[in-house]
Amino acid sequence: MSFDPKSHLADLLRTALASVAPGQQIADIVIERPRDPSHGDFASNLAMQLARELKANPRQIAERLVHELPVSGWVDKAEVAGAGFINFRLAAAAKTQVVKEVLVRGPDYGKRLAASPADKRPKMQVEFVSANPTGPMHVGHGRGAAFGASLACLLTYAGNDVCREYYVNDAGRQMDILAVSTWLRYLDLHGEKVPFPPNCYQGDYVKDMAEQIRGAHGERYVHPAAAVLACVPPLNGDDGDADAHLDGLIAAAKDLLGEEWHYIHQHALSEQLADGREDLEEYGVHFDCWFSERSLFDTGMVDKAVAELEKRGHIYVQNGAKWFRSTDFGDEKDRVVQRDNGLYTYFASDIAYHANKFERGFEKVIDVWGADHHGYIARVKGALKALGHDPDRLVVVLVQFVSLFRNGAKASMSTRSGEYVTLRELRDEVGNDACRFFYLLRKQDQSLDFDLDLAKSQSNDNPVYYVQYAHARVCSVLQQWDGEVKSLVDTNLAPLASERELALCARLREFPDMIEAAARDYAPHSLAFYLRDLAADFHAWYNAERVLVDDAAVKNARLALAVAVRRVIANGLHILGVTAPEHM
RNA sequence: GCCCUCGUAGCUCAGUGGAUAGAGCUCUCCCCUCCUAAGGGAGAGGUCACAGGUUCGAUUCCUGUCGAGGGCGCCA
Repeated sequence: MSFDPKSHLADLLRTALASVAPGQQIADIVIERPRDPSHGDFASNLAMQLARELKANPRQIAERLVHELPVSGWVDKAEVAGAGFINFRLAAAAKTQVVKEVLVRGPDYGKRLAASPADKRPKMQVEFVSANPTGPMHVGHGRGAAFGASLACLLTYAGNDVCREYYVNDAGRQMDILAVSTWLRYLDLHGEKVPFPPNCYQGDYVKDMAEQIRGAHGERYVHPAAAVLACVPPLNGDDGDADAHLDGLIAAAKDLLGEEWHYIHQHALSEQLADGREDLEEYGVHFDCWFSERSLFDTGMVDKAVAELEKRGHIYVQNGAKWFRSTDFGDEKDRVVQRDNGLYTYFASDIAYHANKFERGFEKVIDVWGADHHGYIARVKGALKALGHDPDRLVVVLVQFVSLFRNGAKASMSTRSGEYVTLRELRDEVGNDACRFFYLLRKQDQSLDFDLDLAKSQSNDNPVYYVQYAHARVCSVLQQWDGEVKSLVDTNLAPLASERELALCARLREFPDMIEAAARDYAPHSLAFYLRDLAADFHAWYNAERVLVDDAAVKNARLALAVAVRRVIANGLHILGVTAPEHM
């Protein structure tokens, strides 16, 4: 029962081509939807594509193709127009048929159908958010989360087997800084006054963790302030000293606490990780896998990756450090993988991590990174190539920054100081739905100005409500109709004949193509814009024509169309992680 | 300096190797005795930054210029 106008028209043209120019090869017959409705429902530029090879006027080729076109019940008319376009007008039944298809497939409408049972779904991975577990998620993570979650869902609809992964940076210096920050706050609670360095984590959540530890373990981890500061370089003005001071504090903490350091470290880690995870869950963002950076070290994968690079001759030693010759792979300078003190850099574990992703059998790996990481793409891809992997199987998508605007003014944010708006605060203020939708109202590679006042407003200016309202309106009509929705599948759709009704059908027909294109381009924002357009078509129709009319045939056909619109809006909002309310 | 992204209506932004480049906001006018007016209709608003090139055809692809923003650690 499924009817795909594009492939049908392409088949007709292919047959015609075989008569007009026997043996002529054409890679792909393009059928597109013209912008201008007066150009028909679908159009092909086939004649123009062939003009050069056939050495003929495109219009003449088009005339011959139209002449040889097989008769089809779905097509009312095919005509030559413009520079050589072939414009097709479909029979009304071909246009309205989509309503039935939507009703039959329901939640699966828009999902790619497997061409055959053997058609296998490519395994893909989308890694996103991956925020350091050193404090609450902020609004930047919120954008990455909204983007990544919707992208993963889109890719699933487009027929891929998608794994959502969060890379937990639980091994680096930042975690040590968080642990020592917590410990210093804890000491403070016990009257041991060690000045709290400016490059430690300032947020109140650190004090909260210190309180928890005191509550659970009393004075167990207390050491005198004098002992802590004994071997620590003093803190002066400039940055070099500040880092040395902090490193000294971390060393002192590890030394004084011994094995107990791991307790503080682990406590801070699991608290922040759990907090972030809960935040994301509430936000409707779920992960299939939480991958620990530390596990790469514990299982020897980092050693192995570096040894493999060494074996392949891509490592050299300089000033006591091991360098990866990434300039051989297009990077602008070589990069250190192991410092002279024997510690691996973040880059080293990243190499191991990405090698591991490919070893897990993903055909395509998508990394969603903050735009400030763009300098890392060349070196990571370079390392993959050096290890014998195909770097094109890694796709890095950069997500730009977010600025919050309130009353027309930019809300200031600075990271380390703890003066930033958290994702949780944003969600509390504007709600999850507006959050998710607003983040996707802009292409991901553009910086985003998030208008808090607009996101909060319950007015027709707010695009979230505009789309959700279309869904709620259909629900409201159905409630008043009080019939059996399932029965509408077999409705005769012939009464759907007005311009607005046919335009709405055409919009519903677009949905699967739009999903496919959005998945291909990693562009979930296209879906947000599509839904706005669909809602606009629906509202225009709804305003112009009543659904619940006396004529039963007309009423049922319109109900079927309304239900199909509701279905597509629901499917689309689902992919965006936005609810589809029945009442507003 | 090098690299990335961007330049489209007054504002915020979509879009495409194709025909007369779109939406929202703003402004003007209009539409509920009627399924939620959280809606709809009409109008106004453009040298797609500029210059070359590729092409049957460029706002779209390539190069350059100008302008805006961001990134460039043995940090993570």
